[in-house]
Amino acid sequence: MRKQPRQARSRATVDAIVQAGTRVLGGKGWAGFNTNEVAEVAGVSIGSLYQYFPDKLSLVDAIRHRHFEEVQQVVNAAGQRGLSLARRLEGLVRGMIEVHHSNPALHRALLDEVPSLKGVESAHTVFEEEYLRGYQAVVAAIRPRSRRKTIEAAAQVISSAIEGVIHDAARRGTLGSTTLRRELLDLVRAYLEALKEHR
Amino acid sequence: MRKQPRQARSRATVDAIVQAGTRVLGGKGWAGFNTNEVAEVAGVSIGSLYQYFPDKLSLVDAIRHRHFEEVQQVVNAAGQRGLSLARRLEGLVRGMIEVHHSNPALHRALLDEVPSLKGVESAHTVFEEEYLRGYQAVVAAIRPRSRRKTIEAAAQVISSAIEGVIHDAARRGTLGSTTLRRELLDLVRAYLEALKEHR
Amino acid sequence: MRKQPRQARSRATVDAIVQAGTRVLGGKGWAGFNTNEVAEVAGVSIGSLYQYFPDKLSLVDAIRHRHFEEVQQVVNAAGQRGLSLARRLEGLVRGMIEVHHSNPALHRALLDEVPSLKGVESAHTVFEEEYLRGYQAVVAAIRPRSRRKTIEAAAQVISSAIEGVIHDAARRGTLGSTTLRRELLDLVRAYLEALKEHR
Amino acid sequence: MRKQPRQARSRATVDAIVQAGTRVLGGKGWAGFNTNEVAEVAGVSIGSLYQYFPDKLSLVDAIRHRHFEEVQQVVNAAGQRGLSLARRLEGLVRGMIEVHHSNPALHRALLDEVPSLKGVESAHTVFEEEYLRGYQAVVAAIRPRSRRKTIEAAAQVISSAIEGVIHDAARRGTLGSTTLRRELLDLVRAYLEALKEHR
DNA sequence: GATGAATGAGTATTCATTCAT
DNA sequence: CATGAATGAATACTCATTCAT
Repeated sequence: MRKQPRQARSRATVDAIVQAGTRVLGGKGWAGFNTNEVAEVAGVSIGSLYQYFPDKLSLVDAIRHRHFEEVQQVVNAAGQRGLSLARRLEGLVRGMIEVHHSNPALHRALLDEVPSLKGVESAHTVFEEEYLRGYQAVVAAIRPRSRRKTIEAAAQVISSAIEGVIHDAARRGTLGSTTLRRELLDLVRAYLEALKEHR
Repeated sequence: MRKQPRQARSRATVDAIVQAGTRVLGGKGWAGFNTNEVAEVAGVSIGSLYQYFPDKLSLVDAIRHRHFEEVQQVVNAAGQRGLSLARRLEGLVRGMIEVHHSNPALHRALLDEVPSLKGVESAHTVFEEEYLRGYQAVVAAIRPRSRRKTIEAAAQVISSAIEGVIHDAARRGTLGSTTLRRELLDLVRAYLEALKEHR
Repeated sequence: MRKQPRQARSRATVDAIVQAGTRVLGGKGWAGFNTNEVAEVAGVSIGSLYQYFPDKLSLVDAIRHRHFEEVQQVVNAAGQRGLSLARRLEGLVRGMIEVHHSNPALHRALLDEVPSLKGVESAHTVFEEEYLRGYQAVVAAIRPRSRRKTIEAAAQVISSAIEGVIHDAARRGTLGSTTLRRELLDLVRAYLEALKEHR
Repeated sequence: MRKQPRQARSRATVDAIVQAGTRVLGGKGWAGFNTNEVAEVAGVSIGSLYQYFPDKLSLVDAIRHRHFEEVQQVVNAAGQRGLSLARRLEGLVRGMIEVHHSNPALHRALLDEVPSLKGVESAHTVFEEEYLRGYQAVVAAIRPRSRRKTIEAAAQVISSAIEGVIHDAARRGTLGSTTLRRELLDLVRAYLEALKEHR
């Protein structure tokens, strides 16, 4: 960010911009993401947008930051001890579905379409790693005896399968269906249970 | 398409354009897809491009057509009778991985980024349905007694999970790894086997 | 100026702004001269800047005022009686070099790049005339019998030649060299001595 | 340049753009140089301008190229053997005046205002060196026994003094006056004659 | 048919200036 | 008075599309 907002007024402006940006990015994708429209949707002048974000990319970076934090919370919650394994998995699936419900295309746009900021290890990568660690915790809780390699691979597969299913459901508008949730849960559970059998 | 190419030369031109477009779309995504560059990569003048494709969208539509045909073949092959179930699943997973190997970002770009042509029932949808029918055939072969609804839901989940895993692997460059293929196979197999138990 | 600063604090503010403006104008030229940056460099809010200067032009006008006064002093000193002719010339050359040393691009920027304030007879012109009178005094001291026209023309030539040489030296970073000073002195001296021969 | 114009039509376009750019740059300086206006003055769309020049700087670079070539020809002509020394000097002064007559502010704008293209040794520097070699040839012709250092310094002084005088005259609109030409000639001649006396 | 020059609406970004706090 | 948030006209540059040759 170019400038730290000091007064309450400006914090509200920054907020409005990031929210509007989130909506536009989710709605039209990266190719249709246009700073002038974001400003308009935010009810703010284009100048104000650039007062706080030096360029387009830094704005999507802020959006990414905010979105990934939400996702992370869901994943972390599922890794927490003190819940039965079944509950953890259910929480994970339910949480991921919820996170994508309000703006389903956003996640994919952030992950796949938006070019990452100059520094390779930017927010993007940092988040992905933390994110995977969350999944690994879930797997490890269920298959505590597995080797690290196995856990990592499984976390990868589960996370990407979940995202694939949710993303696809979102595209066809069935994200809210109970069937979807149950099947997704079955998919993950079946895979994790199968894990023990041969390793 | 604006014009049907009749002579061999024209067909070659159209071919070059579609191939170049495929490369550019996979390489830079929809936001970076630009007709002038496609023409240049194809070694053809921009005028020629517009001779055969009335606009940008009709060009990506042709690209989509070609790509989805390839994918469809893989799915159909897996649905064919005469192979053991294990072989079918394996063929499906291996085939999908292969299809994405040469140009991993293309599939997602076509599916998620490119706005679909005006008519809702466009090629896009048509293909998706055929595509799902292929998956349903695979599921039905393995769980012949299941109800239609169950089969449909399972096909949906499997196809989107496979795509999610492959897409993610492509992003991190592990698409060629054997581990990935085995895990993906395990995921699908475990899910399908679990199916029988409660329905 | 919009307001006369009355209290000491205000005078300090105005001072800081003019100094910052001088630095920025010299450093980046008129095209890179930007009121927000000037305020920042001055350690003052943009609002304060506009408290004292109604617009950008009035600010550069103040800068010009200050700079030309310095230059004028050098020229006047060289016109003063009581010194040998050789000393006067030397003082003139040395003084002009010194004036440009701290901020070499400033003079040209003020003279050539900055558009002059609306009124044609603006500060700009007023200063230039006084400035030339100074040079004329120097010439007249050396060639007291020459006609007014001749003196005016000679003053013009000398002043602009000196500026040209100094400006060029500044551009190539040789403004401090003794050779430069000697050659410049030779140029002026030779020209003034040649004056007597044919008029 | 981004593209080599192949057809006659496009060569005319490029020409119109460079000419318009020259006019605008001379007329409004670098701060007022604006590609949209240049295109308009050239009677060409903004798109055409960017078809041939990848950015603003490359356009001024082309302008610089063209202008400096003209200047160089004048200087070279003055260095040519076969003319009396008096004629050479006269040709030099007259030529430089002529070159600046049509667009007096251009030279200064190119030299002082326009930031040079990325490569330090760009056209800018290359030209300046060739330019100085021309002046050195003139000095050497008149003072053939002088040492190289002396010749170089003298060339520097003369070139910058001439530019200073001409630039100043242009600013006050006296560039056409005979007096100016005579005085400028006297300045140069006096300096060069004085050279022999002490070195 | 093929070419590539030309067009201009669209988009990112800057900066002089105003005004509520 | 001082602050700095907000404004929006202006400006560099892109790219889908047309059309004369």
